Amino acid sequence: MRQAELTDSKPRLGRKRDDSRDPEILDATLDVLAEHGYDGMTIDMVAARAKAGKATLYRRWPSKPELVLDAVACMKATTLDPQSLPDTGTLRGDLIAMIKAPTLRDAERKLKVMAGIVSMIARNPELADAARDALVEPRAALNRIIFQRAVDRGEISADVDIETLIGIAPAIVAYRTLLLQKPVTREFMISTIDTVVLPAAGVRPS
Amino acid sequence: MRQAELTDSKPRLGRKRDDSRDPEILDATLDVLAEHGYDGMTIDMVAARAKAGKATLYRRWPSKPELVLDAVACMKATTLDPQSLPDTGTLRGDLIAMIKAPTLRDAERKLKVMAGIVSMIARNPELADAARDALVEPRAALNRIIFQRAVDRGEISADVDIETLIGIAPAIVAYRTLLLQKPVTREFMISTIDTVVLPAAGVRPS
DNA sequence: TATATACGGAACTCAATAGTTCCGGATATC
DNA sequence: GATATCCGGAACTATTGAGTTCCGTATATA
Repeated sequence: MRQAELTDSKPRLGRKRDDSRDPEILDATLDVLAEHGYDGMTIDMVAARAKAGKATLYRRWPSKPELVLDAVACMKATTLDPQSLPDTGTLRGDLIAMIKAPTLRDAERKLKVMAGIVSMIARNPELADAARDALVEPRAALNRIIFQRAVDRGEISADVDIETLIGIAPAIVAYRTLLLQKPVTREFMISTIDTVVLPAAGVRPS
Repeated sequence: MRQAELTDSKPRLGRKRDDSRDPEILDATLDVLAEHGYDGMTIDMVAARAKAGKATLYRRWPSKPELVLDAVACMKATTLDPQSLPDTGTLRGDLIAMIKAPTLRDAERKLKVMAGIVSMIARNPELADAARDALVEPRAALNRIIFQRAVDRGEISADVDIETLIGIAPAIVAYRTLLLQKPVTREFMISTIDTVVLPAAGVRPS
């Protein structure tokens, strides 16, 4: 991804590259990407927002597509640990505990980035993979744990297809945000969990 | 939308505009849009595919955004009549009867067009409205009828939120196609209906 | 201190494309 | 038949933006 130093081992001459600028530039890239989309984003915008020179960007990434690819891939790191997962003892409790204000904001930004690159995804397999790994999979992994716990404690049947279940809420949220352009509130999420996710999981409404 | 004749009433001089080219050009626009996305689409591509001159396009639409807007809006007309809706007597039967090969192909093209314009949707309210009216609403209208019938015949409770139900399948299909890049087969649709939509509607698995 | 590279910033090159204009030919009104 | 507008097609203009180069300055090695 990143432009490699020509020879990694040799102690090169001259001023060293300031690696702390990397995340700042990538973050600026995501901001511009979310606001303007892939084609609306220009390298000058990114440089300006990161208060960096264009030359600095091109010293680190060889092209716009690779910069974007790296920026998207690096969102993967921003994901919450499975450590911090709630464990309330019920599936509904766990699902609702996952709806936090910062989570919603984080998801909103990710969806805006997603919106900015969907049209490229169909034509750029590398970007498609990066987007899946950074935006879809981390959330799926958390949901997988929560549903598996529910199966283990016998709350839901072992026959249900967990892979189907973990995709329901993300699909509904993405559809609502990207296509319907409606806000995703905490109330909407709870309603979705109660009227769609839990019925699909075979949980009786209490 | 369309470039209006300067004065509609006066019988203008000269050769008349061949209105039969309009739908051909709009269809070419949708093809290119589906294949390359909004920014990847060039007017030359559209003209070439429609076997028309660029001047012909600009005589009819003032700009690229307006051409795209019109092309998207005109997909609305391609929708099936509510007349041709199946009426099998059960909700599950109706839902499954709606899955036809031509329907799936039609939906696939619409989703590719959607993918091509999502990034614009967030920044162009007119386009957002056109996309909703042409791509989301027609399908929602058909589903609304089917679910309302199920309520009327007492198959599902009158308490369920029909607006939520009609959005489930479209959301899952869009998510799978646009973000996961996985194919939507007839089997997948049936599975989705049985494991997500019908449970959310409160229909007991038979 | 000399050399090499990084930095932010500005100036530059070059390719692509939206939009315009003109062509030769077809088709309409007067 | 004269005039006006259409057609497809090609040539043209103007702008935008990716990528490069150079500047003066800062910071590293030798």
